[in-house]
Amino acid sequence: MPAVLEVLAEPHRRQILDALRQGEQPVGVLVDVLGASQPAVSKHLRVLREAGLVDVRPEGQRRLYRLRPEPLLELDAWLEPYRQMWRISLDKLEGHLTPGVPDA
Amino acid sequence: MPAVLEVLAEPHRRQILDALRQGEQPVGVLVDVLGASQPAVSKHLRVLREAGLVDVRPEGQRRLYRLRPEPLLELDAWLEPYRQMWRISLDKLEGHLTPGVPDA
DNA sequence: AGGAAATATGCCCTGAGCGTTATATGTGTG
DNA sequence: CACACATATAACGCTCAGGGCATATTTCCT
Repeated sequence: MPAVLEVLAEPHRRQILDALRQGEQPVGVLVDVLGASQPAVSKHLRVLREAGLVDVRPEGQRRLYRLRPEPLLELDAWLEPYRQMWRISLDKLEGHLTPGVPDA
Repeated sequence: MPAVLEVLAEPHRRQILDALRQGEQPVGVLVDVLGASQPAVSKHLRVLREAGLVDVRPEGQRRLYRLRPEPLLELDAWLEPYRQMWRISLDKLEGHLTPGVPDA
């Protein structure tokens, strides 16, 4: 389900998201930040956009990219069952003080 | 930094983690669950293990794999700055409706 | 209109990841 | 000890993602 994970697997793309936390950025700035070629960055932005992780807005001859929350919220949701597990595990540890509870 | 994301990009690996939420499982069971070949599963388990996402314990001729929380906690931590962003955004939205009410 | 700046796209090439088959390793059982 | 079961590893092939270069496209400026 989370195609987000496949998109986030790429370090450069994470760098882009990271940079966009500062707010909207034109492609040029991202190129500088990443130290990658402009076409490379544009391609990553395409992927990010198609995954819904970023949004574009034309401003003159530049295109301003900004973050979009939804996919990351989805990822957050994907993590939830695991969080519950750890929580239970931690509870068990604390419960160690109270005896007589073997684990399954 | 989160090599976790690269590991989680693989659907089969996510399936494995998913299956391990039920508790320790031997390789054979995972093979059945995934419907993949045994060597394929073993290789994925290797990757998961080297990423610290699972742990092994020999039990007779089987090897029982179980989840390990740390890498997912790391991922959770990676999400944190983004969560803050959305929280701020949401606060702004709410602030429009009911002004002057900060939440705990 | 012509030219420069900003960005996107197409094409090719390389490398890495995943799968499959065959085989090695290890571990119980008779 | 010989053999079956469970898992790991090796070797190979294939596909695809990511990078580079050249080029198309849009927009701004004069």
